[in-house]
Amino acid sequence: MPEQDLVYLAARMNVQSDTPSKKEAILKTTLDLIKDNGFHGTPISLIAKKAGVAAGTIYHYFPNKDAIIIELHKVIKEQMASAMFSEAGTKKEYKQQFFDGWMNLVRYFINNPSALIFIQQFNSSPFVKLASAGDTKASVNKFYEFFQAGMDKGYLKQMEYKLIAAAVFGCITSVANYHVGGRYNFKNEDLCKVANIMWDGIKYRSAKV
Amino acid sequence: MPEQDLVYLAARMNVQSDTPSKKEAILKTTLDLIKDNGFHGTPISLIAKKAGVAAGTIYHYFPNKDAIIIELHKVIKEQMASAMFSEAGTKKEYKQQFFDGWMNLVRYFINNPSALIFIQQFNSSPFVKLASAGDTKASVNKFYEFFQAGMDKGYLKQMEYKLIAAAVFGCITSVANYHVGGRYNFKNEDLCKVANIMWDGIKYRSAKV
Amino acid sequence: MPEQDLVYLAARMNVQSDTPSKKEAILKTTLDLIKDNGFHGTPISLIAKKAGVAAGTIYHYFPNKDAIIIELHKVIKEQMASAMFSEAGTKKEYKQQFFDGWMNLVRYFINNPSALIFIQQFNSSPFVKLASAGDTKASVNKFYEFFQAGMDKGYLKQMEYKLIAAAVFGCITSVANYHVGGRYNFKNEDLCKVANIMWDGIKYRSAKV
Amino acid sequence: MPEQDLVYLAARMNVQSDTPSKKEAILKTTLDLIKDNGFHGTPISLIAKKAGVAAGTIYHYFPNKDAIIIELHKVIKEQMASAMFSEAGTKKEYKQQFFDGWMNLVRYFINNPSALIFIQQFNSSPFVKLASAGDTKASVNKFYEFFQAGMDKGYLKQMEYKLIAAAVFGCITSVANYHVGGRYNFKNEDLCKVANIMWDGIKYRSAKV
DNA sequence: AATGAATGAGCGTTCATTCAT
DNA sequence: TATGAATGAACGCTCATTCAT
Repeated sequence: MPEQDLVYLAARMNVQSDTPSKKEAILKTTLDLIKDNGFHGTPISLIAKKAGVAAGTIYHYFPNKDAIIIELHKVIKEQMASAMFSEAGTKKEYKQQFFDGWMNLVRYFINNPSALIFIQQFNSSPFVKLASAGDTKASVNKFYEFFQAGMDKGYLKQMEYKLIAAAVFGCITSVANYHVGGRYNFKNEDLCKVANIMWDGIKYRSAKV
Repeated sequence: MPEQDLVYLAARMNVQSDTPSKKEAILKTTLDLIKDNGFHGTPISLIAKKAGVAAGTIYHYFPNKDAIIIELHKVIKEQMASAMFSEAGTKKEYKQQFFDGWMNLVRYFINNPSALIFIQQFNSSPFVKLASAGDTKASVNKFYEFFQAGMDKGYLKQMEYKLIAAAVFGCITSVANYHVGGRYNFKNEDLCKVANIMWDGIKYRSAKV
Repeated sequence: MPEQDLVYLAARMNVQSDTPSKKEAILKTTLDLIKDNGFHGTPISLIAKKAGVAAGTIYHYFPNKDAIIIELHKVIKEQMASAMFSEAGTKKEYKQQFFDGWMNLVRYFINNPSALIFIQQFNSSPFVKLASAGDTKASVNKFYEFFQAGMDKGYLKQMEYKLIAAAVFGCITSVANYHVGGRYNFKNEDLCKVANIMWDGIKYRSAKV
Repeated sequence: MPEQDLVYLAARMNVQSDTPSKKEAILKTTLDLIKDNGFHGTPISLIAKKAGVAAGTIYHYFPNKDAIIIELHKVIKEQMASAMFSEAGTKKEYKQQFFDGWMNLVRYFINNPSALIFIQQFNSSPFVKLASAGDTKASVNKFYEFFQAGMDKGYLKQMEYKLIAAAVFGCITSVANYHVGGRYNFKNEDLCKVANIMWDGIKYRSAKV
């Protein structure tokens, strides 16, 4: 079910209509094109053509090309948080929460390769500076809070939570990237193994739990 | 000594002269500019100006702009391998080799932020397709061989070596990126902690070694 | 009372309503915007926004953008004639009529800088060709008749009346422009001095009245 | 001999070559096109075509379109000063200097209608603000000095010299404009008559010389 | 080998105008 | 009447690449 989440989410952005709005079409098209061609290989004229709108129309919904990127970033970040913590409400063991979150996020990336590639391009482009200051603190915090809570409750090794976050997040995207890029076709149990690696690495005492 | 390695390596590429050749100047300049402006924010004219050559001259050394990127990628990949396994000749314990390699690579990235940013941009750009086929098998293999050997000798958990490679490499770049991007200023002991996480995660039995 | 005249005149264009009609609002807004931004710095979308109407509405009142310009030109030309000869009915000496007309027109421009700037832009733009043929003969004639009458009655030097008209009109706009453009802040007596220059220049015999 | 002066002047800008340089061709072409189409009716693409260069080439000589306008303005201002005071070195009576300067400038405009139209468009466009601060003080001063000197020596009526300057300059351009615009075909003696008007207007005592 | 003027396709963006509502 | 979303031609400008010198 590739890219399902994105379509679903996008559809919810416009409550009144069943047909996807122009704005959604533009966002979705841009994301797809970026996957294949990169930011700069994706001219407005191409977005317009593939989205079935006139080039000028894009400028009714976005002040400029960068704004499309920024908005895409925001949407995807929210989807990532949404995917990771989808069952967070249920009272599960911490370890289970970690495994579920891990697998959810990897699966999100594998099902939405455009999102993975976008996020990685974004994070290694001059855009990061524009966006990091801004809008997605909420979703980022959720991520950090989870690890902080794990340390506070004694499940995880004590350390700066950013260290764990960097390690875990880098690991997830890297694995997903191997898969998406076709370098290796990870099966579900493979993904579990990597989750195990990370859990064994970060849990409080190597011998227990 | 930031960016030292690159200069050094570059210098060795041209055996005959003590002064850096034009080709080296072009490569070095391009790398620096990409750090600040990204691939597409780095026009040939700017490279020419900063490198002190005419735009046309660049086309004596490279058939087109993409070729500069491809070559830079090759050079940096070699440097990374070189950095990781610099003391590999000495007979050390496997665990020590892992820690040394880990720290060496992180330090390489922290000392050569341009290289880190370049590699990440490269890996999330349409260029990957052009390059992965080609030239860097040797250095990549070294990386893989190390993990395969670890599994064969019983130091590491048994699994597809690409899984470990993806996890470890993704983790390293992510941590280095946090540091380089200024999101967190990791001290040496912080980096050790992350190495520990990974080692605890991948070693054969959590309780031993 | 800057720009008062225009509002007043505009209001009279629509006899039925006390509130300014949409057409008037469009004309007035366009004139104001042109003062600050020039013809081509004044897009229809901006006129619409500032005039409080939809862009499409403008096309109910004018066939295209040029037509707004043409109509503005006509309105302002009429205002200029109106301003110059406002007290013409009273029987005054010819010299006094000249001075009054002169001062009236300069004051009109100083009180309606938008009109001055518009007229000058118009006269030095490709629009002149479109307009001169057309609609404003009446007001132009009044201007010419005044000078012709002055020559016929022996008050002015004999010459092609267009020469005098060009000289006097060019002089007035130039002086008003210095003032409006902020290059010099002319007092009332200054303006009188320039009127005197022109009168001394054009009167029949230098020694007499 | 239309536009002769401009060609001549332009040729002198590039001392080494007999053939007009690209830069000169761009300037000259732009001036011609502006006469017929106005600033905004003169796209870069048209300038390029008529000047026989590629559009991109224009950007080797000027940073942007505005810069062409600014430079044209500077060149024309210098030509105007040059035209007016061409025989200023010879010791002539003040009145004669005035007449000569007057006639020279009118003739310059009549022979270079593009320059006249350009100057008028420029002076009634948002460009004025950019340029008035800047570069042409020298030529402007010459103009003012001449009138100031006339007052100091008792040849002219005492008043703020800007008043006289505004009156005289406005008069000249207006007259030339009538001629160039085809509204009236002034003969040489006509132009003399207007010069006489201005002289009679500004000279110290109406009865004397 | 080295230059840098010249090219022109292609970019992001604007805006006068249309038309379904 | 009035709207404003939609259009798409046209704009100013960039930049990888070429080539005469």
